[in-house]
Amino acid sequence: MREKPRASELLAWYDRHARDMPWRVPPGARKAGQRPDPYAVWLSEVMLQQTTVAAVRGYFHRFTLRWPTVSDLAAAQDTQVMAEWAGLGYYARARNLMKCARTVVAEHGGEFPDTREGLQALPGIGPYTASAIAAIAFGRPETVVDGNVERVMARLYDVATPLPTAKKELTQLADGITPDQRPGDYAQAVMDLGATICTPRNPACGICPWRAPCRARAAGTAPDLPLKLPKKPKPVRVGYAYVGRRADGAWLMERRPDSGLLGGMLGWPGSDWAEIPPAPAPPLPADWHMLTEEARHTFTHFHLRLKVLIADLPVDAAADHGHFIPRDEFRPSDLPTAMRKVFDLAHSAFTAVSTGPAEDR
DNA sequence: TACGCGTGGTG
DNA sequence: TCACCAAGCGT
Repeated sequence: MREKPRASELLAWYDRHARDMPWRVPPGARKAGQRPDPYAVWLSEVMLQQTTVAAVRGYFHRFTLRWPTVSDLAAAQDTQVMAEWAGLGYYARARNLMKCARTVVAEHGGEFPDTREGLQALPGIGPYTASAIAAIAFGRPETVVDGNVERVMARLYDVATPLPTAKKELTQLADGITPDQRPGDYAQAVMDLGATICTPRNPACGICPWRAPCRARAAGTAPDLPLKLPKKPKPVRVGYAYVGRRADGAWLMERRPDSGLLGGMLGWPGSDWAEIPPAPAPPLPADWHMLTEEARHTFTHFHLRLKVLIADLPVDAAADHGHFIPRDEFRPSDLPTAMRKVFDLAHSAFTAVSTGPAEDR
């Protein structure tokens, strides 16, 4: 083992192994003076919060194609943005995305602030994202601390304190390595190291550019770090979802309240979701038919089992809650995944009926 | 400080 | 099948 890890060692590795991403300026082009579009950096960083690169790529492509600038996004309709975000999860990010875009346009002339402090004052931009944008888009020497950095630092310095207690200590350790030169490339280099070499499981210590100064590698503790406090078990909640299809093909749906779980997203009418089975809650009287199979979905803090009921509704059906989405405006991809699973089951059941034996039609 | 907040990949 | 995990933020 050798003394202290140096940023230069990681930057040299990044020059050879940087991953190619649509929101990135590669290290060669960055040295030639090219800077990434702050809008693209912001959008990608928000999408990447607690989300994998693989999941983000397609969404980033569609968003930038549809809304090429922050002004375009600020002018978009809420429902369009929520529909485009559907499936990516953590929907408060999409609501804050619109708030942030509109603030940048209304209060900053359509240009993102170029300091960490200015950025962190915007909706949906916390300590990590503010530092990341400041470093990557504006070349500020800010220390970026995300899950990758925490893991890499915990291993480099063999920190046995469990997260989240260790966060402050790991931040200080990271701050001691952050360079004044190429802070943006350095931030992305640590992410790439954490994603490809210093991975949560089975780290590839043998080919790590920081293998020499890594204390956990010397101690043999790298695969076990960072330690984390045990998590609470997830309870099972149950509920009812009602998929009503009108004779003209329109679907009865609800826009969920703007805050809370799946806030602002489309959903099927139904009961509460609770550990003690709630009462059925049909949105209108009809010949509801319960499917044999339940829709199962796991959220951050509970497992959900939804009993799905379907019904054919007359063209003049009227519901107290919700509204009908015309057949040609309904896209399953606009729904959050839990609701799309419900639709998939219902759609199969509707299809099975309509293609069944002739005497059933 | 602790919790609420999604989803898809992985071993 | 299932727990764990991924570029956190807001309250």
